Amino acid sequence: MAEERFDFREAEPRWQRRWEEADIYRVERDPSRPKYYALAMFPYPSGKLHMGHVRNYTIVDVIARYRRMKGYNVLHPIGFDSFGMPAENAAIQHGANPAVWTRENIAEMTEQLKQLGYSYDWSRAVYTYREDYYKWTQWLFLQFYKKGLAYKKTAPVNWCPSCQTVLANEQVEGGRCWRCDSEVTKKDLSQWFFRITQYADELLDDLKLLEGGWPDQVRVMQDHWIGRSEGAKVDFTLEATGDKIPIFTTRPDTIYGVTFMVVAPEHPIVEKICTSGLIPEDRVAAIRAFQEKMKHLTEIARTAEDTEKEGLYTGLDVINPFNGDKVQLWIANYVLMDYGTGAVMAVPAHDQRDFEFAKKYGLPIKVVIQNPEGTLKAEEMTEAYVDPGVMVNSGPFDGTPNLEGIAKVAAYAEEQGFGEKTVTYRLRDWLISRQRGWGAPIPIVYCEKCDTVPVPESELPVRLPDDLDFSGQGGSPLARHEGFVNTVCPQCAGPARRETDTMDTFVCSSWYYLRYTDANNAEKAWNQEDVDYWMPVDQYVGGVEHAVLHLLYSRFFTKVLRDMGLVKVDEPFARLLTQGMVLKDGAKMSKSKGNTVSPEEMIARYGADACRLFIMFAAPPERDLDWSDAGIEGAYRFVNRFYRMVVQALPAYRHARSLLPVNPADPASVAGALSEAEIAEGLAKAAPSLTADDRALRRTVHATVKRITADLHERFAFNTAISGLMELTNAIYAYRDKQKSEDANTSALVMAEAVQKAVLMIAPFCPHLAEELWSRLGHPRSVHLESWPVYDEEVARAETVEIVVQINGRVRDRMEVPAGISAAEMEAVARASEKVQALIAGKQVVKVIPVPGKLVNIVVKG
RNA sequence: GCCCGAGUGGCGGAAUGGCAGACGCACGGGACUUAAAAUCCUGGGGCCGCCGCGGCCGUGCGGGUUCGAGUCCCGCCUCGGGCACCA
Repeated sequence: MAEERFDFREAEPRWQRRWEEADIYRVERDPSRPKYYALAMFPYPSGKLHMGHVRNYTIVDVIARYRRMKGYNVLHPIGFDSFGMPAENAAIQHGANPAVWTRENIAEMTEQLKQLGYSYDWSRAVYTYREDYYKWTQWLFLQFYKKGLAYKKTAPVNWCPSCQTVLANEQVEGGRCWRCDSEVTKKDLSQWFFRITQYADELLDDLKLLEGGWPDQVRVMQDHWIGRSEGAKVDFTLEATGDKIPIFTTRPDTIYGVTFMVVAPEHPIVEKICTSGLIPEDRVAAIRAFQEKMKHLTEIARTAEDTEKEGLYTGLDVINPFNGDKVQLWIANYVLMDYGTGAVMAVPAHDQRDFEFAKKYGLPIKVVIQNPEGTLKAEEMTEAYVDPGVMVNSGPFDGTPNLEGIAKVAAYAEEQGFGEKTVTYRLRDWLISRQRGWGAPIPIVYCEKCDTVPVPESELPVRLPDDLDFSGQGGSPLARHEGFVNTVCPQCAGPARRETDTMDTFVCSSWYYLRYTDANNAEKAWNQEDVDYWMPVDQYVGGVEHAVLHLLYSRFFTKVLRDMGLVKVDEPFARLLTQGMVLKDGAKMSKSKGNTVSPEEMIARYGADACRLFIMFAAPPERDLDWSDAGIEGAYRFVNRFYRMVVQALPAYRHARSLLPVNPADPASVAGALSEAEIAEGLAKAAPSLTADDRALRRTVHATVKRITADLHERFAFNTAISGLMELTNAIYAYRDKQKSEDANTSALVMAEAVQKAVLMIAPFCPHLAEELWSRLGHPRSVHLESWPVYDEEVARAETVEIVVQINGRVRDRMEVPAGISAAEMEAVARASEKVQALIAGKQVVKVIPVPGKLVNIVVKG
């Protein structure tokens, strides 16, 4: 037969062109219709698409196409996160111009995205490296600055020696750079920060709003990252000078057990002690040496679990305000300056770290929480006692259960004026400065007279020069560009210098989903009606690697912008799906392992539809997917099997058409196609003459519509939706093989209904195939503008069902019964079974459990 | 160490507490063909037996709840992920 296969090489590009010419995926705000915002995390244009991209974008495309057919006004945009290191590295290594490099990669990836048949509204594409985008990134920075949410401070910050730039805490993973895996060190620098900690509580509390919509895993990771910790701040006093040294503790109930105090080597009190003259020179020298050593250690070396605790006595003592105890003040590697107050009260009896430290340096141990057995003795302890108990050796608190003591001790400190209840967070302010040239310049000018001056909004954008020197030598390329650096002060018109750092690219990606709602606005970042109509994103899909990076930053941005009145939502992404990785042979694809699968090759060999189908079928979306060459072969075969099924049904379809009156008002009807309504009507009239086979196929068709609709609507069970389509296809083939010519009329109608609904349902997965077949059926309009098929509950219901008869939970017989049968009837039928009677003969029936439509379980004894 | 998630045929995977293994891949058999490919049909968890019938075992391991457990509960094992001196 001439039409054995779907000629994807010819058909896919043809339909892509037609869709583009007809602009069928363009959307506009339309308050009269329900909206649906489907979004994939936009790609970094690193060169070509990989299978992870294909999976990500296919998931979102299927969702978008399904919702569109369901009548939603669907926003499904795409763009490129196109500032960042890889472009700059290409410039450094190959002398490429990062703008040109980026543009070329974008062109290539755009081409590939189009080949895959995604239903993007390309008119809304955003490119973060373009002036018309980063102008608004800078504008947002200025809004943050005005509100005091962007500020500059000198602090010890994370430095990646390989990337030659600083990093935010979120971008350091286990002491290593998230991008290049180099060990990160600390450096004292003056840098710009976003005050994300001001939103710590709300970012934490609002995770509750995302329950059910976001994976637990991601919410838990953000919860831990924010790391809210309730406790007390207590002022200890440096005996020699009277200086207050505040400590933070979550265990105020153990405060009578303090036997020494430890501060971070960088703690300011250490500097004060060293220059006070209160301690001998040789001790000062030792402290200095210790500080130096700590400073040059990487985060990993200093904080790794197996790193031994190390410390040094300062030579001075502090006073515990609760009992006036005088204890030694130490510095140690295990106390971190950037958590709490950088100072810790050490209670070795009840804190494992303090315990180890005390043992190593021979410091005293004092039990203040007694275990329920009352057997705890300091000299016999081999580890800290951290379980609940009763407070002892604790002055007025003796006898108090320690869990109650926590609040009581804190309250007492507050009364006495040497402490208070407080909360600390693990979350740090977001360091956004980058010493890199391929990013959005921070719109700030430094004037000798006026100090730090924001660039006026009317002067935005602060343009990135196109002649930067990307030799990789001597710091930021912007700092070396005299023409960029030297400027005039916007306030006094005197000579001034520009800020030469650019913004973290995560700033660019923290608001792109807002820009999509009004992507071409030259006057504003976005128009209010548009953002209010489209936001929030109804379904966001991307990799879990952004659990506390992009996703936390974007939540923060949304809250800040809401407080500024620029958006109305509290959360940007109502639902989040974190898709699994695409593996090959059980391992992550990588060039070095040589196990990569190129989407290009796969599309060339099997077509976009087969690729899309396989990747959606092979595993549930949140699970890792092992790429299988045999698997895509199977998907390819199914595409052709489906194609043949419909093509071979065309004569039946035309016959069905000829049986029904043409509706002159409907161009599709005139053109030879049948509308869903026409088929339904025709079948309603033909109902009395339907054979059992006809009814059985109709039942399968309608049950499949029901099932696939459920799979796609909320569950995102794409793999089972596709298996439903396969089963339907198998059923249609089986039906066709059984047909005899005498029932041609009704059978043609049944067939027409079956294939038409099947084509509609495969449309989200295989848009080209569906479009080709839809037009072959005679429909003049795109299948992607059609409505999702409906099902008739009555038709979908089975006439008879097979039930199982169990005896003591074991299947003993099966029988065919009418579908609507009652529990009592089922029980009677089951008891009547010969097999059952034989098996229960002479035994006592204890209980019978009938489950309507499913089974009957007969419990017998003896 | 702590916190998540996952363990089901040869493989990917399916199963609101109710027939375990849907669907697909790979494999076997058949049809078509001079032949092959493609296609269509068909078989199949394991073990046992009086194999066109029937029995037993079976969802990582051990217990429990239930008429009934892949699914719920308790305790383990293995793998994957996250956090990790956070006071």
